[in-house]
Amino acid sequence: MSLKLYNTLTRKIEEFTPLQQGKVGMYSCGPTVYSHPHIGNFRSFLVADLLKRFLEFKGLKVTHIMNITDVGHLVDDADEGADKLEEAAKKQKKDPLEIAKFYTESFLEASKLLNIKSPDKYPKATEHIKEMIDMIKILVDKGYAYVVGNNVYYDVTKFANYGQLSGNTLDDLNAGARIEVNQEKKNPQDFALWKHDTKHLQQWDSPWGKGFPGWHIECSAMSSKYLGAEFDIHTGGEDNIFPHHECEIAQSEAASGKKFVHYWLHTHFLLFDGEKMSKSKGNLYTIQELLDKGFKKNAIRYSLISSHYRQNYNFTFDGLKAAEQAIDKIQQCVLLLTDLRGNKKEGKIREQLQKLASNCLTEFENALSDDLNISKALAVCFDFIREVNKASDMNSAEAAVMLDTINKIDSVLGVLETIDKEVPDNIKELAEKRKTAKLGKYWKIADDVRAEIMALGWTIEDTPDGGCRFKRREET
RNA sequence: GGCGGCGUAGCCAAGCGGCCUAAGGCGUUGGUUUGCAAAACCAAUAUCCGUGGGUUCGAAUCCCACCGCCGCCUCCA
Repeated sequence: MSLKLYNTLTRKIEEFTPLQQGKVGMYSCGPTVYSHPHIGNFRSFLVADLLKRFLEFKGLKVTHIMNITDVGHLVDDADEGADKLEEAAKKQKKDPLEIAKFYTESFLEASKLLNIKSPDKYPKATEHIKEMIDMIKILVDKGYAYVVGNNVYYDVTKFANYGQLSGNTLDDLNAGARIEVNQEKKNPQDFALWKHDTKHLQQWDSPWGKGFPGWHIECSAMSSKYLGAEFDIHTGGEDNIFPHHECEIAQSEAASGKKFVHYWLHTHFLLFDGEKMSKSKGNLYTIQELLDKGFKKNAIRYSLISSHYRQNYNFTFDGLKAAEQAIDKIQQCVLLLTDLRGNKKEGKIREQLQKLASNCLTEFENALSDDLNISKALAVCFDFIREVNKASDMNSAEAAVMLDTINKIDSVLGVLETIDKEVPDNIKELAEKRKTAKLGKYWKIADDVRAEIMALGWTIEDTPDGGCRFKRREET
C-alpha cells in the first residue's frame, strides 16, 4: 500500500511520491539549544523518527537532516532585543557557544535514551554562516531582499506565494499586527536576513558589516546544502508553520527558483493533563525529570508516539504507566517466543501461522501508510500478540517467524529492550534452591526464596514445562 | 478579531455513510491455569458515539444550531 501523508501545504492527504524512486530526503527542524529540551520538543522529534523508521521499513533509503540552532532566535519580535541563547549566556555568565554545547549534549543524550535514530547529519547554524551569507547575497541580487544600513530584509511582497503554507494573507497579518513596526522595513511582515547589533555576543563578518543571521535563513541554507534545493519532506512542530516555515519557503524558492519542499508535516502540540505546557505552569518536563520520577525511557517513547501526530495528545503520568504495561505485554510475548524458539521442537511452519505473521505485517504497514495511523498499527500489533500467546504449541521454526515479525514491527516502534540474558549466578542459585523446595513441596521456603529474588531486583516466573524464566525489573 | 481542531466506555484512543449489536491499550470484575503467584487465555465492563434538529432506505460518520474544551495568529516542538 502506498504511503499517504497530510500535507500542510495543500491541506490534503496526498499520496507520497519521492522525487527519486526509492530515496527520500527529509529535513526536521531541530532544537534551539538554550535549555534542556522537554517532552513536547521530543514529540515532534519522535514523529520525525517514526516517519523515518517507517519509510525505511517500506524499503526506502532516507537521508535525514536535523539542524541544531546554536545561534539564537530573537526573544521579542524579529527585530529587537536579545536572543534566547544570548540571554541564557548572559544569565549564566558563559559564552553562547558554551551554552549551546552544553544543551546540545543534553539533547543528544535524551535522544539516545528515547531510541531516536541518529539523523545522517546534525548541522549547526554557527558552522554554516558562509552558506547563509551566500544565500542572502543571491536574494539581494535577485531583488527579493534589500539592504538598509547594515541590515538585510526580505521583501515579502516580492514573493507571490507568501502565506500559502500558513493561510495567512498579508492583509490579515497587517490587521493583526501586535508589534510595533520597524521603520527600516518596507512592509511590516518583512523579516530580517542579516542583522547588525553591536551588543550581540555572536558576530560574524559579512558584506553588510559585522552582524548575525536572521532566524529563518539557517534552515534554508542548510537544507539546500545537504538535501538540495528541492527535497521531499520537511517536519516540525505546528508552531513552525508560521512564520518559520513560511519564511523558509519564501527564501528557498526565491533563491533557487525551484519548488522547495514537497510534503510538509507538522506535529501538533502536546498537552499535559489537558493543559498547554509552559514554563509558568511548571509542566514542561524534561526526559531526565521523568526518569527521575521512576518512569521508564521506552514508556516515554511509547507514550509520545502512541497517538496521532496531528492531534493534541494529552500527556499524563497515568498514560505513562499504561504505556509501561503495554510494552511489558509485548516484551512478555518476546520472552515466550524466545523460549519456544530455543526448545528445539522440530517441525514445519504451519500455513496458518505463516499467514498470521504475514497478515500482521501487511496490516501494520497499511495502518501506518494511512497518514501514520499509529493507533490502528498498535491494535494490529496487539491482536497478533494475542494470537501468538494462544499458539503455545509452536515449534522452534514457527517461533522464529513470530519473533522476526515482532522485531520488524519494533524496527518502527523502537520500544523493546534487548533481552539481557545474563542472569547473575546468585539469582540462578536462588532459583535452584526454590526449585528444590518446590519439588519437596516446601511451599513456605519456595515463596521466601521468591521474595528474596524479588528483593534483588529480579522477577521469577514459572513456565508450564516446569522451568522458570527471569525478568530483571529494569532500572531506566 | 482572524484561522484551525476536538468532544466516542473509569482513563487513553481508533473508526469518518452500510462489514459498528463501535478496534486496540490501561484499569476493574468474574473464570481457566498455577501449590500459591506471575504471565497467558476466556468472559464482562459504550444498545451507543457532547446536546437538539435535519439530510438519507441507512449517520458516531454528512448538514445546521447550541453547549463545552483546546490550539495557532512573528518566544515556543
